[in-house]
Amino acid sequence: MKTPERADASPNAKTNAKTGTNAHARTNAKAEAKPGTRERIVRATSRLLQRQGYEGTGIKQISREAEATLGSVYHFFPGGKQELAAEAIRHGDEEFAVLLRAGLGSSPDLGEAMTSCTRLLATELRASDWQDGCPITSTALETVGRVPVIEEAVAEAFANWRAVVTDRLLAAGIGEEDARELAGTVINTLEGAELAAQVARSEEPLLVTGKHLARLLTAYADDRA
Amino acid sequence: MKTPERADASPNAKTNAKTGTNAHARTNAKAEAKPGTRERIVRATSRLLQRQGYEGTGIKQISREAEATLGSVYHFFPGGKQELAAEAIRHGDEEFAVLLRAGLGSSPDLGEAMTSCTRLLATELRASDWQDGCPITSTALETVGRVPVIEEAVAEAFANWRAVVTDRLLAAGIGEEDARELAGTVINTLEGAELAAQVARSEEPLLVTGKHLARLLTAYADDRA
DNA sequence: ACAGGAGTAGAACGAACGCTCTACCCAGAA
DNA sequence: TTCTGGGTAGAGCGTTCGTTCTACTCCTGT
Repeated sequence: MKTPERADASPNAKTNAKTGTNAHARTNAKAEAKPGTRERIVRATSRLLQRQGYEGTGIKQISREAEATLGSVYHFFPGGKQELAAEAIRHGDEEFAVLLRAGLGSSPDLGEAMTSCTRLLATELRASDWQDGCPITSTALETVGRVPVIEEAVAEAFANWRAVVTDRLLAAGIGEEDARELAGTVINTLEGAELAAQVARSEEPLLVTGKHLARLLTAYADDRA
Repeated sequence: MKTPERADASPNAKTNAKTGTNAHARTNAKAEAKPGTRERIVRATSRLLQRQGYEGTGIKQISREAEATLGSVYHFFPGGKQELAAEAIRHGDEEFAVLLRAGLGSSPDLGEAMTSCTRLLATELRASDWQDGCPITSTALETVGRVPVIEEAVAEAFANWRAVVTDRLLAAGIGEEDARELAGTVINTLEGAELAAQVARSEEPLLVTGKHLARLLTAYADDRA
């Protein structure tokens, strides 16, 4: 009912590899029309997993939200819910990495970069009425030790984020091993602070934690100097 | 089938308020026989929520695991799944608080107390094959902003844990406001580190994070001295 | 003109969901 | 004895779950 598609018309762009399935994925840059079906499905899944977790999100809800049909979902993701979730995790991975890079790159001073990173997270979280925390935590926790495809995507995301932070710490002159260890702690702490902020419906946990992280990092940076 | 109960016999102990429902709760200290039905249900729910989250856990699975019948579950928790989950969260709250107190009280030196706390968490996590992380995180994330009864229990748990840490920091001579703020960060960080350890199936994130927390705390403690 | 593949559409499957309901058991009060 | 009511027992309600399946509409290549 309602024939929702059919009006975008840009039938080219065959240069798409990257994801396993045979996606057309319409790299449609003109007039910023509705993205291709596959892309819409992934985005909707990512947002729903972020807000309701893996078990709390149904395929039918996804297809409704993405304005795609069930047939399309299984066409693009024959591996079903698990494959779809794994792909959505990869989407959220990159999304969060962008945020992280933006925050950490905002100042040459390491401490300031850290606090403005938490400020950025806090602002986004508030803007979503405390709904959109880390895009993968909930799914990660629900599936740990039980859905290998998803676990793998989650582990990759964490490694990716740690790498982003590590780079910033190395640039600040922190030694390699310290930088790697600290990067892990930074990610873990941000994760925990975001959860706390959601529960408390307040920016405070994120901001306070940012302050403490800044102090910790500068302590290590000063050791070097 | 199997008539699982019927052999404990201690039909008194009416002095039970605390929880809303009309619990008998059999304060059964002799022979440590199987706990009362209500207690078994709460414990099973707590463990299942910890491992599979809220949406991933069914009432029937709970009643099976608790060796109770569906009738018993709804007898003790007429509020259904939500009430049951809230009670299970309170159970996990106290469970985790005990762990926290044990770790933090294990040494007069603040830094050592902190690291032995993460060591304790790491050991327990490994012992459960990386399954039993924080008993409430998963449920908290899935229900945030959508199930007020549970949100409330979660918020109480967090406040409870923060209070435990705050006490320890005050005892170490840290000023009141710093202590309160740091306690929040400590809890957040432990939360994040436990998640990371589960995902990585390794004690390392917890231990490294413990080291960093110890350094942060002693830095604040030394400021005072 | 027409074959064929990509993608859309949604009915239908068996299983599981949360929850309601009635029936029953049995210890203590009368 | 009979009565009462807390607790046990599980069939069954309507709904939704993830998935499968067939039918259909386009577009493109020949």
